[in-house]
Amino acid sequence: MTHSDFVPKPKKTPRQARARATYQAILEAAAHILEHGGPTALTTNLVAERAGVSIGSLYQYFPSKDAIIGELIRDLRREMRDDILAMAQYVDGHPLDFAVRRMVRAAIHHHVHTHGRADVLERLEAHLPPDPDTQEIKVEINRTVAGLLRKHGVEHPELAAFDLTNLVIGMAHPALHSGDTDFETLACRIDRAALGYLGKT
Amino acid sequence: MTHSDFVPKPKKTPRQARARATYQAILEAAAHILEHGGPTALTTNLVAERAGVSIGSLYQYFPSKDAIIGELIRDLRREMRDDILAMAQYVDGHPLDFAVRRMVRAAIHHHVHTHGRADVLERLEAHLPPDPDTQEIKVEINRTVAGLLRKHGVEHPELAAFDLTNLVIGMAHPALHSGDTDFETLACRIDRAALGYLGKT
DNA sequence: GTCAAACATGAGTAAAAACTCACATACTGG
DNA sequence: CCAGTATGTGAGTTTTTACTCATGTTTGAC
Repeated sequence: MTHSDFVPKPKKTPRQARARATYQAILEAAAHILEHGGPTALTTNLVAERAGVSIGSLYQYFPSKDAIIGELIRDLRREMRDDILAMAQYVDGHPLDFAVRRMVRAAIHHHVHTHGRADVLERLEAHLPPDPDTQEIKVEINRTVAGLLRKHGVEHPELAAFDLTNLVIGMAHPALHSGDTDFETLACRIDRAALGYLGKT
Repeated sequence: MTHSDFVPKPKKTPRQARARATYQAILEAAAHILEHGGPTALTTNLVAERAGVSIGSLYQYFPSKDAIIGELIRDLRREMRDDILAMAQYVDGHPLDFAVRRMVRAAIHHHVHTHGRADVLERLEAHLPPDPDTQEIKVEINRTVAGLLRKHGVEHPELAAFDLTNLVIGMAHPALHSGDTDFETLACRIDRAALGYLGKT
């Protein structure tokens, strides 16, 4: 706790196949613990145990606990960015309302697919020093959505992309967390809000 | 570790004026630390120090750290409920779009007023065992909003109240957190989404 | 004034968890 | 096969922090 919280937390990279397996096992164990036990259950000793590696190995690749969390967040964001980029290409050329509906469903699917890992990680991210990589990915996502909106003549596309992203996440997360499993009905409700925001009844 | 985790965490009540001051000082110190240093900075020793009381006094009124957090959450929710109830009475008789606009502005005002204390506490609440009192307050809030919506012929008023609450919070929190200070413009953006959700262009 | 109950104190305890390090084992190029 | 490097180990150290308790002080009823 002396200094050097300049960047969130980078790491040391594995070179051999065995090491990559160790590295991956640690990340998977951490994700599993986060999903099931929550953030307080995430201790380095537990992660190492569940990953089937020694605590020493863990610290060979991750200089701190936060480094593990940081990497999980980066992974998640990358996944999200790829999904959104793919969907944006897919809906290219279609009308705006179709595009919005597709994007809403993609967001819901993404959340379901990650089992609410997104939820916990986003919460943790807020209490961590900002990470340039993650920030960059967020900007990419915003650029993609904004570009899509601009093509349809939406005003202030960056702001709209920001708002819409929060709108979708803000509505989807609590609903899914509260046990809602009727994804299509939920999607339709979010559609109405999103299209209303865009002035496209 | 012998404390009862039956209920989240109740407490022991002060009787004399001096004790009430101590009690309040502890809560205020905790809120201040949460706002500025985040959840990891919230340690019982620090809270006691900042409150100007001994650590022993702290544990006289709060059997655990979570008890302090729990009380802060209850306070916040009560405040929120009172604001919403008052606003619901105020907009009674007015058209739906007027009511929605008023409620949106009240929510933004509430968030600004609490300096984002709401943000942090809501995150912490998710990692805490559910508290009956807090739950009851949430139900009251939902009932109030749902009642308002029902008067205007909105279908599935409870669900709509749930969705709208999340929509407003989901859009307002990130925007305010990102430094947005143009409250009226933000409110208008949220209005569009909320009214779109309700089908009231 | 007196006395019991309420209130306050803070050094000290114990447990949990992050992180280190000296040494062992596995791989890889030559 | 061999040297050198990458990787793996886990008992042990250190730090942090929630929480206790023996003791002292204030308050209020009578």
